Parts: sequence; structure tokens; C-alpha cells
Amino acid sequence: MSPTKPPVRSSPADDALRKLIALIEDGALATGTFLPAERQLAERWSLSRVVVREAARKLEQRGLVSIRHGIGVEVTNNPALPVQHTLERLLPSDKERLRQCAQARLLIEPELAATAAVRATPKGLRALKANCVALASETDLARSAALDIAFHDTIADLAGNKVLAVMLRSVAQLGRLSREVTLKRFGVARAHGYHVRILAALTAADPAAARKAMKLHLEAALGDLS
Amino acid sequence: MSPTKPPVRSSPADDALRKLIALIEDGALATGTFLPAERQLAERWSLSRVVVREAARKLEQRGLVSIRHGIGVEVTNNPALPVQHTLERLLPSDKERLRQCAQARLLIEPELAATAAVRATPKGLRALKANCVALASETDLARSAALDIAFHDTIADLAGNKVLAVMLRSVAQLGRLSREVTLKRFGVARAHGYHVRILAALTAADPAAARKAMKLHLEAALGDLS
DNA sequence: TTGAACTCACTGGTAGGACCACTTAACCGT
DNA sequence: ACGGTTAAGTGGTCCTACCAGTGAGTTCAA
Repeated sequence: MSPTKPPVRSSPADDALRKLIALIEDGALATGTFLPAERQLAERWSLSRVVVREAARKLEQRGLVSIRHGIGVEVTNNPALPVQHTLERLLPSDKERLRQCAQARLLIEPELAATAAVRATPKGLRALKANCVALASETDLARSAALDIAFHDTIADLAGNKVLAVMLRSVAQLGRLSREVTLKRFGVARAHGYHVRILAALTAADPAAARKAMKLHLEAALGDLS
Repeated sequence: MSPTKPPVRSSPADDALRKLIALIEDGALATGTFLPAERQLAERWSLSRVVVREAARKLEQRGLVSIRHGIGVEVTNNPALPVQHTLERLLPSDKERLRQCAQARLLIEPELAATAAVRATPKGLRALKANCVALASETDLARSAALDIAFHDTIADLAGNKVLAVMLRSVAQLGRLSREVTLKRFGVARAHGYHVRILAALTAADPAAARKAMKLHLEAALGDLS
């Protein structure tokens, strides 16, 4: 028998998933934009709506898109989302989850800050400075928390280790609610002060100082939990 | 108009997903067993097959089950899987991914070992000892690598921080292939030696020694990459 | 003119039935 | 006793119709 079963074994569902991922990663679909309607994609690719739906669902679970009934499928690109789901399931108790997340951050972030101090780019430092300025004058709680998270995310990106960055992003977003509580109790002033000190260490390209400043910042936040 | 729209807003798909998760977490479906067939679940819950399928797909993406054509839906319970997907997408280059994973492990695992040295239970230590014995006499590469990963996983569990444990498990499984290469080049003897030293530190409840032994172990592995 | 309600044309969500593809085990003829 | 065939189970795909949110444009009354 001739090789009627060539090595390629592609299923329609896998094809659709790969095509969608390619579309998103190649920049054809920027974050914030919407995918074509399910029916359109199905006809365009000569597939049934079912497989397109399933591909979209998988993308949603992986944090690449957000499906909204009556609206469409929006590209979100939040790689931290699946980790959040996992941790929420593994640690149903809010308090314990926050404690362990804070502990994880305390271990990871000082090192990220130290690495970032060495690798920081002018552009990155500018972004951090802008973030600090915005945080100083922000009054809305939710937006303050978002800025806070963004500050830490940027540092993680500057450090250049995507593995640690996605981990940090996951635990940071999980602790978002507690962050709002802290901000409410102490105001943004205290967080802003820590951020300024961290930024100064990064600007000075001083790893040791950055590590220490970040450690102090997180220990203060961890103390608030108890 | 009376409140015809009560606060509860459950969709059939969410219901199915929640029911399945509950079944698995409550122990009604142990890992290794199979879920009832899609058609059965659909009829039992008075749902269409579509929603049951989608729920199963979501579970698969979250690493709870593994769907196999012609066989069924097996409960696997591997929370590290979604993280692996994410990292594989974010770091397509095998070499760079391995490097960053090793770096992450070098940061996380020594601390886990130190914590485990304090919290280790007799049962956990026995498991580690059994693992060491098994590794010493194992000749098959794949099984050696599995034992190696299991050793580190057990230590992570003993440390008690599930956040760090799932992170470590994810990066360790991603590095599984490289691990096999290392084992092939140097044999299991070297890894076994390190493991024995780590186990000794844990048995002695000596955090500093555990941290150092783990660090040496990982640095040796990291050196193999280059 | 204004503004509130309605209509309608999208979007994704669900339903049910038919059929395909893969796997396994039982069956049957050699 | 062996090997190929068959049948029944599983998930995979398709089609078609319809339900359910959303938003923009239209209408019509104040």
C-alpha cells in the first residue's frame, strides 16, 4: 500500500485555531479590534460555524480574545488570564490566595527590579516616569489600581524574562481587589512614594537599590493583608 | 414592572461547566477515570450536545481533562498545562524559552526547598526518598525524566505555596525535553547525587543547606544548556 | 426640536438531527 | 488458534432553524 496516510494529520478545528492565532500574532488583528463574525469566518474558510466557535472558545480560554454576546469577539491578548483561572480554582479562599500571591511576588519582583535596573531602556524609563506622574494625580480607585499594576508590569517587561513576567502579571491581577483596599486605606501617596524610589534606582542603573526598594514596597503591601 | 430579571444570570453553558468542575473537584471523578459520554450528559442535564461539548473543551484548555477521539474524556488534572500553552506561544524559540525557564527555576526553587525544609512531613520525606531510590536504578530515559520532575514537584508541594508550585510545575514540564538530553549526556548519576544532597538537607530540616543544594543542582543544569 | 419608544439588522448562543472518523471488542470464517 | 470483519461505542463535523442580547437608525408624540 502506498503511503495514503501522509504524516500531516490536520483536523478542521486545529486549522481554524491555528489560522486565528496566526491572524492575531501577525498583527492583522490588533488588540482592541474585533474578529470577523463567526458566520463570515465559517463561510470564508469553508468550515461549519461549530468549528469556528470552538476555535474562538479555545482562544478565549487562552486569554487571547474575549467573546461577548451580541457584540462580537474582541482581541484582548491577556496571557495572564488562564493562570488566574487556575489559581482561583486551586485556592478558592480569597485570603489564602492573596497571601500566597504576595509571597510569590516578594520572591520574584525584587529580582525582576534588579535585572530591569541593568537592562532598562530610555523608553521604558520614560513610561515608568509617566506612570508615576499619572498615579500622583489620580483620584479614581480603579484607575489608580490599574496604574499600579501597569507600573509593575512595565518593570517585568524591562527585565526581559517573559516567563517571570507572565507569572507576575497573573498574581498581580489576582491581587487587584486587595490593592484597591490598600489604596483606599492609605491613599495613593504611600504607593507613589515607593514607586518613585524604585524608579530612581532603575534610572541610576543600580540593581541592589532597585531590589531593596521593591522589597520594601512589597513587604509594606504584604503587611497590609494581616 | 416587577423584577423579572433577578440577579441570577446563569447560562446553560456556564451551568454545564460548573457542574463538571464540581464533579471533578468533589472527587466524584478521580483523575484517570472518564467522564460520561457527551450524549449521556446532554440528556441527563436536558442540554444540547453543543453546550456539553463546549464545557468539555473549556475544561481541556484549563488542563482538567483530556479529550480523545473515539475514546472519551479522561480526567487528567494538570493545572500546569494552560501555562505551558501560554509560554510556548510567547516564546516560540525553544532555546530562549528553556533559558528563561531555567532562570525562573533558579529564582523560585531554592526558596521552595528552604521552605520545604521547615515544613516537610514524614510522609513527604518518605516519598522523596522512594523517588531517589527509583531514580538510581532507572535506565529508561523518559521515565528518569519523569522521576526527576516528580522529585521537584514533591518539594514544591511540601513548601505549601500552591502559586509557586503550579508555576514551577509549568516551567519544569516545559523543560522536560532538555532534561532528557541532559540525562542522556551525563547519565542519571549526577542528578541523583544532587537529589540525595537536597533530600539530606530536607531531612535535617536545614533551610540554608536545602537552598544551597538546590541552587547548585539548578546551576549545573543551567550550565548544560550552553 | 427634542426625546423616548420601536424596529430591525447585526452579533453570539442553543437546539436537534444526521452523518463522519476513530477505537475497541466481539464475532466469524478460515 | 489466528486474522479479518463487523458492530457498537466514542468524539468530530455539518446543517438548519431558532433564541437572545446589542446597537443604530427610524418613527412618532410631546
